[in-house]
Amino acid sequence: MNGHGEDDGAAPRRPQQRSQATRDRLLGAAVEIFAERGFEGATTRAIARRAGVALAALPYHYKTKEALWRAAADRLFARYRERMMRRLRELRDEDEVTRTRQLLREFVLFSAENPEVHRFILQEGTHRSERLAWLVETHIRPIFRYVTRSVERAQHLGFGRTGRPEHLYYMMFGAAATVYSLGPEFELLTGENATRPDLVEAHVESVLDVFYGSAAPGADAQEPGER
Amino acid sequence: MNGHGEDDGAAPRRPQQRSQATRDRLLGAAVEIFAERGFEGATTRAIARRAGVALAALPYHYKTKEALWRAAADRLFARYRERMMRRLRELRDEDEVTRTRQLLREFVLFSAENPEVHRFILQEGTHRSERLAWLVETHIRPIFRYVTRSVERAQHLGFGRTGRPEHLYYMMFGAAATVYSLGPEFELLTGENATRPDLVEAHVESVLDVFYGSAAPGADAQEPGER
DNA sequence: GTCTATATTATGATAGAC
DNA sequence: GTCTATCATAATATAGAC
Repeated sequence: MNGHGEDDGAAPRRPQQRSQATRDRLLGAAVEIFAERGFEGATTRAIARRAGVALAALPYHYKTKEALWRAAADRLFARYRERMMRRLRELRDEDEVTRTRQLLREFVLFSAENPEVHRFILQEGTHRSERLAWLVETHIRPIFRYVTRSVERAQHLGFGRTGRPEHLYYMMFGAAATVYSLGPEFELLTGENATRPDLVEAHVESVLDVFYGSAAPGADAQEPGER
Repeated sequence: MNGHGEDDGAAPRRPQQRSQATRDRLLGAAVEIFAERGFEGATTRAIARRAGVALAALPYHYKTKEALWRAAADRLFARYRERMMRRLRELRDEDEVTRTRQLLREFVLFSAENPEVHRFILQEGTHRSERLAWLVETHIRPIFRYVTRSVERAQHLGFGRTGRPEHLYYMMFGAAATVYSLGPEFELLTGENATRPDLVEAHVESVLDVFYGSAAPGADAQEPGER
């Protein structure tokens, strides 16, 4: 992994590997706690505690709280890109309607499995800050551009709802992800976990119905609830 | 206002009135800052500063930070209830379809004018806490119950999209409010203020189109984007 | 009722032993 | 690299003058 090609079977791990493991645990804890509490609400103590490492490990590996926050953002959005790019490659031979529907489906599944992404954005997007500007230019704008262009193509080709692409972007993200961002609230309200597989599947269907009509692509079925 | 019936024209304000004004300013500042930063991220100093009062005025009027948070929640949801109840009374003679559409429209307008409500919910709903439990039982559940029943009626009457009512609840809130919760992000992405009147009107139309079809009730127009 | 001053605890970051 | 101990600052809350 580090280019030395050495075997590390039962031998004690070398320092670099211990270090990497600690960094990973810190980053995982940081992602969760920044997403739940926001930058100011998150404390370095809480992050170190959830990671199971000493407080001093944090400034050693990431220098400052802000550097850790950026590393957490990078990890979250890398996960998002990787997932959506992979699905896009799988769909390269499908027609535009199928591809668009399946990408929205994948986004719902991803949001159910990774509620931290939407939470992380919600924490920073509510007020102006240097951090928000960095987040928008570094990670959000490429997604925004891709999605709004995809919406424009869908409208041009005659499927998808009417409206400004930038509004449909926020509507799709909000409709797809809010139930998972607010998972604890959903559980208090309904007694169910929103990520239960059959509920996720039902949510996917509902989101697809709302934004593209429930009919499978190519099948000219009536939309059941429409008059 | 306090039952004494005294005139307070040009005379210096009596203590109760000064007190009330200070409480109001504190509460207004608390609503904004709790919504932006969450409970832990908000500091009593920031609230006192934005309200323009001394730090000590806060524990004097609200005893603890938590008491102030609850008072802020009460004010926010009272504003919501008042607005929606008023609209509901205005719509009492309309048919169910019109009433449902107009209520969703009113909710979008309210969310544009009061982004703090959705932000406040988003801050607490991402992790379990005593505060979340209180918020759900005190303020959110009545709204959830009303909206999900309204969705069920709409489905029964044959308008509105398919899907579980609890999912459609989150989809409607997310689709209607996220663009305003993330107003600062929207502005960085588009250069426009999401609350500009013509943009709000466009968003209303788009939300109505997505959840109920864009046709006005009674007019059997085609949905433009559907095949 | 509102202020300044302050007690007490919690936070981000550092020092130095191992 | 990781830990315990600690510093300097900022937090919530209180005391007491006016």
